[in-house]
Amino acid sequence: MAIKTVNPETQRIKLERKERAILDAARGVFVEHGFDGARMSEIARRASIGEGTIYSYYESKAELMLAVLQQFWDGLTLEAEGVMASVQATDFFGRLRALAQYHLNTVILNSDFINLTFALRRNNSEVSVSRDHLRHYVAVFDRLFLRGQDRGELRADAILWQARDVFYGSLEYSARSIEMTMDAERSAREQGPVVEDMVALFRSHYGAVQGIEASDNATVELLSSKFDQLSEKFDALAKRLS
Amino acid sequence: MAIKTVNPETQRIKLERKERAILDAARGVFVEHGFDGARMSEIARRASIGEGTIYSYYESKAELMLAVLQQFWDGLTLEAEGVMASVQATDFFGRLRALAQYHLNTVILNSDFINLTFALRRNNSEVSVSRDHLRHYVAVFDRLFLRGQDRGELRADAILWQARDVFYGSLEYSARSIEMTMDAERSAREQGPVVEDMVALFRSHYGAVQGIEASDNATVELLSSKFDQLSEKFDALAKRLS
DNA sequence: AAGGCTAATTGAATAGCATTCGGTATTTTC
DNA sequence: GAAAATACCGAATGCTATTCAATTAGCCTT
Repeated sequence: MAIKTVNPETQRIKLERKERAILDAARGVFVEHGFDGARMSEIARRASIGEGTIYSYYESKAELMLAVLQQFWDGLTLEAEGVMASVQATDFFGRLRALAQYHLNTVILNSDFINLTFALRRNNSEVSVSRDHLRHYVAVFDRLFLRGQDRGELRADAILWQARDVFYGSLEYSARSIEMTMDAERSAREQGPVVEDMVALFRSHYGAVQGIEASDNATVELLSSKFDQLSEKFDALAKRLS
Repeated sequence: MAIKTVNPETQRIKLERKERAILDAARGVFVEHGFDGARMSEIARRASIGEGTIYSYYESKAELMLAVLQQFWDGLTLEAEGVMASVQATDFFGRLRALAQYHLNTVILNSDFINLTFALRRNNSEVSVSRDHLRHYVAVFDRLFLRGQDRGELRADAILWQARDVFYGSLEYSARSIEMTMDAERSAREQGPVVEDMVALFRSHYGAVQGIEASDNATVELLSSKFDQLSEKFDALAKRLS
């Protein structure tokens, strides 16, 4: 009969709603003003909450930032997985192109967050985006790469983590170059070449060698020795004829 | 006769010495505690100077940091140029290896400064390491690359800035991976493979195509079979003659 | 070499901000 | 329905970069 049991869900839901409100407010303020420029008071105001209350949800400004960043990276991971799930191409290089396109564009659009992710790592060595979040994100590439190797599209002796560093490192640096030297409009145009170069790079450096490599030195030497044999026979015959 | 002209050099030199003292103190404190962790008071103390005095040399903490960073990058540029001047190899890939080795090692050893360089860019958009300083540093690569193209070691249609992004981007990202996952000792060992992979990458993707690729499998096999046919005819002839 | 002018130096005072904390309101429990 | 527990508040705290009024040192003129 105790229907009056005050639903404990209610409270939990309310707390979760409030936590989300804080996170949303924080994201906005951090994006607008950067980490140092962000005022806890403004975050509190936007979340319609007292300043002190934030601290019962998050230990410190840095940890709040961390939560925002982790949410951000989780979102990216989901999106990247979505891209991989919906891309038409079935071959490695086609899929790589899609991933590169997505990543480059994302990095350019969210450079603030990307920078902050690695900027945080410095002071508060205690507080930094957990490796797992980043690992989880780059795992999208890892799966693609391993599948490429299984299908024989990539060299079997290519080292996954080196390729990964090349992929993400180059794209991130390109993003910095692009946004440093160009306006938004031109930047969109310049993304194409960068992506294509990356695909071509993987094709030529990590791609499984096509027939060509079979014709390596060994083959040529084989031919050469046949030449020599033939030549000897010829000499022998010539001598006999004379 | 006015020998008593008190040398005006004296004063200027004294000021410069003091400026250097501040810069040195600041570098030390920033390295030890990071930007936010650094106390202006400690910098002043280490430079044997009043707190207020710093501000007649540098507008703000951020600008002081900036000066430290610029000094740092200028040093790197000089060192990189030194490496290029003293390396034995004359071919592009040998010299690239030397540069990659130097850069990777440097980035790992000075990750604090590298991070801070790009971290500063965020808040104080007013205060960031001038593009010219970075440009000046990467120009070492640019010169090497252009020379490689002139000498015909690199594809003529390779795009300089894309190659540059790949080079510095990959190495920087690798450095992060290495120092994130490994202790100092193992990290030193892991640098070799990364450098070699980078050189190999440039060879296969940006390197000028060698003659070999003309001889694909089909051609070689065709030649080979013709040889065998000829050889059989020869044997037949020889048998008939005997 | 004395005095005056300018520039450099100082550290106590200011102001801005993250974080804390004592008290109040709200929810849960019995 | 009241006691206990939990969440909330915002004024007070503490820590810093930065400013500024006062002081000192350097330099020039006479």
